[in-house]
Amino acid sequence: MARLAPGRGPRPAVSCRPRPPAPRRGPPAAALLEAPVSAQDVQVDAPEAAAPAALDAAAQLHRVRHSLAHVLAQAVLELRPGSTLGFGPPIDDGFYYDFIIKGDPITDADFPAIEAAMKKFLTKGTLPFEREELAAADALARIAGMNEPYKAEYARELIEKKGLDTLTFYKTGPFLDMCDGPHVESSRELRKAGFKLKSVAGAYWRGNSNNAMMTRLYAWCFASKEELDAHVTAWREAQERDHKKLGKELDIFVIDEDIGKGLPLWLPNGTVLRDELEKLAKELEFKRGYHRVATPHLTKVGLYYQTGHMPYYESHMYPIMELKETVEGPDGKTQQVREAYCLKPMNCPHHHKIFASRKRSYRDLPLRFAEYGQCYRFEDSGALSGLLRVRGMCMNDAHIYCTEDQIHAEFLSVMDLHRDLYDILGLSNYYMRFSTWDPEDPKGAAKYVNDPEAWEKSQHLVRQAMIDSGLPFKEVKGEAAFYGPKIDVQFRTVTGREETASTNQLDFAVPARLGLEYTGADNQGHRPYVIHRAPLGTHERFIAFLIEHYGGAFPTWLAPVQVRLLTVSDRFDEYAHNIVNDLRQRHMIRAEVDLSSDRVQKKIRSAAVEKVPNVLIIGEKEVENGTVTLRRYGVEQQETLSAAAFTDRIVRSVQARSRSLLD
RNA sequence: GCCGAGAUAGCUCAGUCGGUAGAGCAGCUGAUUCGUAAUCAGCAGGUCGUGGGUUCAAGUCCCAUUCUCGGCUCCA
Repeated sequence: MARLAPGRGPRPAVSCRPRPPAPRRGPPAAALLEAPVSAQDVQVDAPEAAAPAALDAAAQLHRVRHSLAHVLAQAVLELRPGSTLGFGPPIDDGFYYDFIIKGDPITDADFPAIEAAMKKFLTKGTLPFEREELAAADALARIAGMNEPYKAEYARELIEKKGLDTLTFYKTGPFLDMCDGPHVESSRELRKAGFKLKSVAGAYWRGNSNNAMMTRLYAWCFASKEELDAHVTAWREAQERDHKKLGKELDIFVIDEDIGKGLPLWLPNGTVLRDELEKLAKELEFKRGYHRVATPHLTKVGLYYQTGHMPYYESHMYPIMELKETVEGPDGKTQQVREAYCLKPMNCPHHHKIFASRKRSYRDLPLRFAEYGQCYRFEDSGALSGLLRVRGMCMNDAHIYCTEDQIHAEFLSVMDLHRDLYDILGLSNYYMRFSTWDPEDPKGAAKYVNDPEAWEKSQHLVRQAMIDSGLPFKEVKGEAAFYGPKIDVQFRTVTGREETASTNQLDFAVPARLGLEYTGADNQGHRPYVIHRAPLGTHERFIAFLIEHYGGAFPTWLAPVQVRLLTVSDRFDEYAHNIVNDLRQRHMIRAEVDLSSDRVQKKIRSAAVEKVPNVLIIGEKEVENGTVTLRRYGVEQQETLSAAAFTDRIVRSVQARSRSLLD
């Protein structure tokens, strides 16, 4: 279903010749978006055959986390008597527990007291975690006596809807919890674990906003104190890469409340990033036979009723604007005419209209329209976050109109385009998610176009293309767009959140709703398929990923300032200016001279703080010999070379979009 | 949207029990012309997010509001 995913469909390349592996420049792309702590990449393929010992350790850690969640619950109940429990599972880097807190809300000021209570429990003796299995009726009776309404609700569901005939309980000292386990045998096993409360947050019971709001306490937890410390340290370091922090420090964007939430202003440095990415994508698309188009930000809403988007999308759109106009009718009487407009939340219907703007032949297909389309979506205010979730966004959008026979090649070409882009950018910490429809989904017709045969066919086509592309992917039922299956590219942010960066969909439904057709060789009208694709997703989100990926230290081709020249004394400024003029005027290199009266040390520091990739030091020696002394960001070794040689190197590096300066 | 936390100079922050606002960096001015991550001095800069309220007195307390941040099924 149409969610807030960034882009719609991209289109395939004209010819999908195998692309040569992009030259590997520089180190092998350190994972861009390293997950902060437990960088557990999503397992796409079969989990590598882990040694039994490792599996045991993982299972034990799982039990330890789960058991400490009970200890946490116990501590909270001690501090806030009368509170009730929700779920308290182990998670990637620890565990959490949900509560309805009775009394004062829990804040992080309460953490020390909670941790102290947990530790007291762990040190005061050895208590077993006793498992007890009760038959359904007994279990329900027990739950009823526990004053745990949420546990009771879940117990009823397990028994009545899922047909379980027994439920299990775990008892630790006075604490009794309905829980599936498994748990440790005794609290002794928890003593050497390292844990630490991480945060407190609101969470709806069962994630549904119609349900009660609970208080969720998150904790980190690892097998040992050392592992915990290492994890927390890594997490803190990851926070330094946060795009919101770097975006401010490096003058990339600002969000000003007078402009509006979720509506970022792009500063000059950030605009360079956008421009360079656009240039890159335009080149790659051009080579694959895309045609560029442009469409307005505003549109009449009627279009969205025709496409069928309205029921799925209206809650994510800015309110509709009504224009009222008094016009004179043919009979001389005046009448009120109303036109309803909206800010477009997507580009697809507009591209479809371009397709429909003239009669199309099968000879025209595949036809690929691309645009950097500005769109507006009304995201929940609480969901907004830096550049990752915004209300105004620019999509690297394209739509490919093709026949059924062409889908395979076009989809492969789209995947090939992704591979190119990610290779150039050095992105590797992602996985592809193939989202299909779920015929059993209770929302059924409200969520998906009702055409089982088309679903089966289109899913088969996409799956086959993915397999042939050789890109690993994970299949997820029930996440498809309302009009067809999709392939999303999932990244993990520095804060550990998984987000969709790119999205590609096969659409078998909307073309019919807009009556799109082409004339076949048989002189009959035929319905095209549409592939929506957006390899770069939106500028906003993608640049947020890139900032975190590179930690703000962009490769030269992408860097807002590519070269900065520092003179040892202003006697050498003219020499520096000449070099800058040459770089800028003849080679379009973003070069500048630091004209401050600071000493060289300070200028070097400033350039380093701003993460300028290439710094040239100019002093007497350089001026005499016609050379420059090059310091590259993060590289200890500096070198002196002729100004011409440097120019040649940087120009080649930029042209090749190398991840480092070519040697 | 909902739960919680937060908002003080351009940035990062301090500000006690309520007594009329501070630092560092950045900026500006001057001096310094200097070879590899911070030269020195001076100046300027804040309606303490906004609006109400309590008080002799509010950055500090109360209410409302705006915005930001974290979180909102990794299920017993």
